[in-house]
Amino acid sequence: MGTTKTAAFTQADIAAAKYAKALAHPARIAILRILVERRACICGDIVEELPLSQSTVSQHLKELKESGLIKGDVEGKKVCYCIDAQVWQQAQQVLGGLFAGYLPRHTSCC
Amino acid sequence: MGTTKTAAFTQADIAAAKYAKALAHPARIAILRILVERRACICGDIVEELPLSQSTVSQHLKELKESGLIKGDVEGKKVCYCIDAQVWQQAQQVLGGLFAGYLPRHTSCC
DNA sequence: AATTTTAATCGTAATTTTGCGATGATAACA
DNA sequence: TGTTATCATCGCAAAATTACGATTAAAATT
Repeated sequence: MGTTKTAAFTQADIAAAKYAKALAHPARIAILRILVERRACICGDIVEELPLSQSTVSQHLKELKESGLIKGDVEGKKVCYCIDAQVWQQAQQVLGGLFAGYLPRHTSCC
Repeated sequence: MGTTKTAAFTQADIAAAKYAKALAHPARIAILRILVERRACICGDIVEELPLSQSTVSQHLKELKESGLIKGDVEGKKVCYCIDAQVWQQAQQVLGGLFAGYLPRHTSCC
């Protein structure tokens, strides 16, 4: 059906999946790396660094904005994007917590 | 076009996106949580815990297996799934590294 | 040997994602 | 005011994702 049965899962799982989905494309990872490194960045500069058209980059930025991970600030003609520290930390905890939950041992079934 | 321009990005970004994509659905998060908690689990038990059909769960398991995060061990009639410790740690580092790269400060553009 | 159990795969349908060019909207500039 | 620059949105096409029932394959049971 293509419709994800989101409602049937826990809030924690839905949140984790939401953040993971925002990261689930190399272009969006690349954008986030730029913002992490530069602290903030004009939209146009991001477009120049990526091998994608302006409209496609704009779409990826929109998805990242909708996940909450980044914010966009209109500065006259340009738009400055940056990481939302609060949401970033939240995503880090949600996903980090999942990974941290697994403690490797020598006894394993497979 | 629907085709992701994967080839145009760095290996690190592709790897990060690949692991994130594996986590990008509540059902797969739920499966991983079960495996983290139980250390290993029979396929049938996972199907029972999720609000999805057997074939759908099987598909999610396949995706997780293709990402490398889990392994499946055939045990007679049943199949035992568990986390692949090596790949798990790799994903933890790749995604954790991205998050750790951002150090929040008071000076922010937006 | 026939049946049952377990899980993968196939076929199908609806939806979402990815990507781009074209078009719009808004602000800055001449 | 007309033009240019910057970025979002629209419309479209191709492909991928999500979901399920039905079928298949293989092992275990009877």
